[in-house]
Amino acid sequence: MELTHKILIGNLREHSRIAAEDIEQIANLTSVVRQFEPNEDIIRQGDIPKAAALLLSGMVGRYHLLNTGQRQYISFHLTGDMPDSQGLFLEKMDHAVCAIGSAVIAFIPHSELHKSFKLRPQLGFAVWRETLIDAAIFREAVTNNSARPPLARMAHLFCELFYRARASGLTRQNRFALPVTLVQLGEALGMAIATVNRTLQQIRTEGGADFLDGELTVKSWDKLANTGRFDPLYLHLRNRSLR
Amino acid sequence: MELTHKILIGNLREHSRIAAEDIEQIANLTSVVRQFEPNEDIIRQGDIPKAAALLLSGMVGRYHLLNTGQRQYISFHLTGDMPDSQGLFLEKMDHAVCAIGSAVIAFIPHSELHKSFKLRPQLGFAVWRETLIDAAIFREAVTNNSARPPLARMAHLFCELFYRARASGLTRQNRFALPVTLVQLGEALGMAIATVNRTLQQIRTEGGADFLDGELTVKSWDKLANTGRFDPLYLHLRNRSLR
DNA sequence: CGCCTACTTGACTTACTTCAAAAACAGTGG
DNA sequence: CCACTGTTTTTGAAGTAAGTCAAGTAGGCG
Repeated sequence: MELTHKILIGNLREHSRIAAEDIEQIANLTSVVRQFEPNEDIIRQGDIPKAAALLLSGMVGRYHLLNTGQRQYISFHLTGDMPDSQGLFLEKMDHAVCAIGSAVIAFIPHSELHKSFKLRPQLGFAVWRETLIDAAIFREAVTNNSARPPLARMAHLFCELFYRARASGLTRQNRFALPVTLVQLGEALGMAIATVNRTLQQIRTEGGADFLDGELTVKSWDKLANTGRFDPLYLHLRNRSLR
Repeated sequence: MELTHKILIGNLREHSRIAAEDIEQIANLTSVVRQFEPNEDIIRQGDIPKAAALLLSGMVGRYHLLNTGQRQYISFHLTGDMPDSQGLFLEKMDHAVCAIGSAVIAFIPHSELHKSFKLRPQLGFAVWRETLIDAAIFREAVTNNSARPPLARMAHLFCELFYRARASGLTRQNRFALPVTLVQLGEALGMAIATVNRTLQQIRTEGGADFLDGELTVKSWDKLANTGRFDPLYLHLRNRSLR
């Protein structure tokens, strides 16, 4: 089985039951793989994509570009995610997707996916479910950036990313690759870079985590989850425990 | 044709082509209608809904309840919207939905919808598309609440609501019903009530809109759209012009 | 009339932004 | 191997926008 298929199946299985027939259907999908450099755009605002991106490795971010020039990151995505799945049913991109660190992407033609969804509705439902979880993550981001003070806000983002990374088997011990810059962290959390830095130090000394050299190390999950007032319900994972 | 069916079809048609067979399928759906009082919860965080809500009239809001007790509104919904469509494929509600002003809701059993989607994949795709537009609205809310200063932030929300209301034929001239309180506005935009009030006055004097007695009047669309730096791309409406 | 909720206003405080500059680090080429 | 450039991170100081607090007004309803 090809890597693309394996990763897609693995990702769908985190939230859905996938039947043998669905797997067969997935195995028929073709894809084109391409590598992207850090900071390189994968899709831009206004584009009309004809293929869906599946992240095979690395990390990507979705962002809005404001007419003031400032950038707002909406979400970050890890191996297995389909960061532009909305393109399946919405013509024009209302946001952009770029590589954070270097990323490998498989592009699967929309036409093939549409056909598969018609043949195997359950497969469509599984992908639909993924897009709904994306939406849940956006909602949480609204709340996080609007209602939580800097320390809790940053801790919450770290919790989410660690949790998702762990669910996808991307953590080694209590750490995982998080190749974002402080500027990007600020653009995601809606805070100035100076605040990002100081908050990071606070998390280091009292928040239970350490962000260093593009790696996040969770020194105390309980402390971090508590600081970020993190409740993973919104991630809708089958296995919700973490320790 | 029943009101429920008519409203559902009308709403789906804003973004999708609906075939005669799809309409037949919709006409088979049963529903239970119920009225909700202002501020009454329709679904709560943690609930496991078995039917999807379709808003027949009035306005509802989705919100998160934080363990600090504070409330964060994520989005507002108008006639025709399905504010908990995520429940179709995600078991447990990660947020709540409540009536803003009084609202009439039709509940359509998930089982019937699932069956319809299997029989008519295109119908499923149309509803899927709606959930993707919801997601786009959430993304915009992230950006709005994180990256825009109070005046632009509030103007942007007003633009969005007016635009959506107009697309659904809910505006009379340049005004429409917006039965939110200042507190709720603050809980949506992530600002303190005092700021909400002062910003509201600023919008009145220089922003091109007037919010009074549960009604929003757009005195100058150009001014308002400019103040909110509003670009309706993310609403993915067929007809994008407004004047 | 009195109660409750929603809105308004003013004064004070502070947490965060902005600005500025330095230190650390990575990559490049001599 | 070491200067040179550019980027990222760090730190400090100053300014301010928005939050908090508190009190008062207005409107709706029993």
